[in-house]
Amino acid sequence: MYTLAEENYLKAIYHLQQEINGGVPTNAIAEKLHTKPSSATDMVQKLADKELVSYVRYKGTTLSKAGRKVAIGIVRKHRLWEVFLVEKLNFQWDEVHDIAEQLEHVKSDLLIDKLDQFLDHPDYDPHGDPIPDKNGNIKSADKRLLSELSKKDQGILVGVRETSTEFLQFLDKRNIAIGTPIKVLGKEFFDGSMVIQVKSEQFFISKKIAENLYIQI
Amino acid sequence: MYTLAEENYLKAIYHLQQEINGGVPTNAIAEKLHTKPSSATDMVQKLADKELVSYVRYKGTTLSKAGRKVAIGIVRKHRLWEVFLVEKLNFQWDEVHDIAEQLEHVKSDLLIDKLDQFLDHPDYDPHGDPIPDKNGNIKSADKRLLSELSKKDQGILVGVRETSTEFLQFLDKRNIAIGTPIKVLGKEFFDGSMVIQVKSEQFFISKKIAENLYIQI
DNA sequence: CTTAATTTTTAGTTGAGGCTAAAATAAGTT
DNA sequence: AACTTATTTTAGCCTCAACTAAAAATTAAG
Repeated sequence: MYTLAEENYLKAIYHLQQEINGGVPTNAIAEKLHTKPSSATDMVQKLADKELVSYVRYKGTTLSKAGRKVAIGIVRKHRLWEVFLVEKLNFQWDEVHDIAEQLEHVKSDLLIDKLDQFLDHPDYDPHGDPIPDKNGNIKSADKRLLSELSKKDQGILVGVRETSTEFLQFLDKRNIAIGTPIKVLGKEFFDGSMVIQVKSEQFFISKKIAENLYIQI
Repeated sequence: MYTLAEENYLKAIYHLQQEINGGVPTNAIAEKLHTKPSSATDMVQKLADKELVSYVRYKGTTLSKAGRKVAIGIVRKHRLWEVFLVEKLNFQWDEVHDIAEQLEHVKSDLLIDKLDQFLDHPDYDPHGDPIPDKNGNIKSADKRLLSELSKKDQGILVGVRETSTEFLQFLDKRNIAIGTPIKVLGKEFFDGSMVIQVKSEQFFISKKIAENLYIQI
C-alpha cells in the first residue's frame, strides 16, 4: 500500500506527463502539489528507490510501469467518485473536485468495483475526462483544443482542461456544458481570441478560455 | 480541522465511555487503537491541551463538550457510510466496517448532508446502531443485552455490540439478523449460556454471544 | 566563453505520531 | 505497613513528509 503523499505525487506526475514531453521537472511537481521544490526532490528520490518512477538528477522524473499503474488507479477512483457526487448526490460539477480528491484515497478494490457497477460503468466523468477501466485502459477520444480550431470549424464540447470553480461557473453562466455544440465564427490572429456560436447565442472568448475547452469534430 | 489520529482517538474514547463509567483508562484506549499505552498517553495529553478531553494523570480521560461533538460527527459519518455501502452498493453487513472507517474521515459537511438525504435520513445503521442527527442528537432505544434476559423473556434483535466479520457471519449462518424475534428458552446459571428460539429453530449460545446481542422487549 | 539567472539538490530542522525501556504511581496481598 | 503486581507516565529515539538556507548544476545572455 502507498501513503497519501506517495499517491498524490504519482498522480501529479501522471497528469504533468500528459502535458509535457520528456521528464517532468521537479519544480512543476512542487507547484502542482503546493509544496517546495526541495520537498519534491526528496519524494521523487524515494519513489525512485521504490521503482515507481525513473528519476535523473536535474533532468526530471517519469513514471515507471508500476508507478503509472498506481496513478491510473487513483485517477479511476477520482473520476468514478466525481460521477457519483454529480449523478447521485446532485452536486454541481464545480463542487466535486476537492471531495473526490479525498475519496480517491480510500483503499478497497471491492468498493471501486461496486461503485462502478452502481454507476453503470460510466466512460466519462462530469468534466468529460475518460474513466480508466479496471485494467487501466483509457478510452481516448480524438478531441482537440478549441484554440486549435479555425474559423467555420465546429464540433461538440467533450471536455474541459481547467476544473476550477471560477472557470466552470463561467461556462455555466453561458449555458456551455459537456455535449454543447460550438462553432467558431471568427478568430483573431493577434491574440488568439475567438467569437463562437453556442446555440442561439454568440460569445467573445479569450485565448485562455479557448485553450481550456476540448472539442470533438 | 483535526488530524486522522486525533479523530480516531476521540472516537475511541467516545465508544469506551459508553461501556465504562468514570474516566477512560489509557490502556483501554491503546488497546482499542492497537497502539501502545505510551502513545495513548502522548495523544490524550495533546487532546487535553486542545481542550477536547479532560485528562488527569493516572485517572483517565473523558471527552469535553467540544470533543464529544467531534466524536459524534465521526460516528454519524461512519454509520451513514455503512448504510450507503449496504443499501446502495450491496455489501454484506460484515464487510463494511473497514471501508466506513476510511470514509468517515472525509471532510465535507455538504457531502454528509447530501448523503443523508440520498439515503432518506436513516435512523439506524446496518448493525442496528443509531445514527446521530446533524445536531448530534441520538435516538436511544431502551434495548438491553440478551445476556441480561431470563428464561421465557422474548424480544427483537435491534443491534449487535461486536461488529467483527467472524461474529456477523456466525449470525448470518443461523439466519439471525436485525429485526429477528428471539425467545429465551433456557439459561444456565453456571456459565451464562442459553438456549434460544429463533423462528422455527433452537440454538445453544454461549454467554459471550449473548453479551453481544441487543434485544428490545 | 564567461557571467548571470534559473533550476535543482543537499544539509539540517521541525512536528506528528508512533516506538522501547525505564521510572513512577496505584492497587492488591500478606 | 511493606511488598508485589499492574497500570501509567516519562524520556529518548525513529520515520514520514514537510520546511529554510545554502550549495551545485544547468541554461541563457552578453
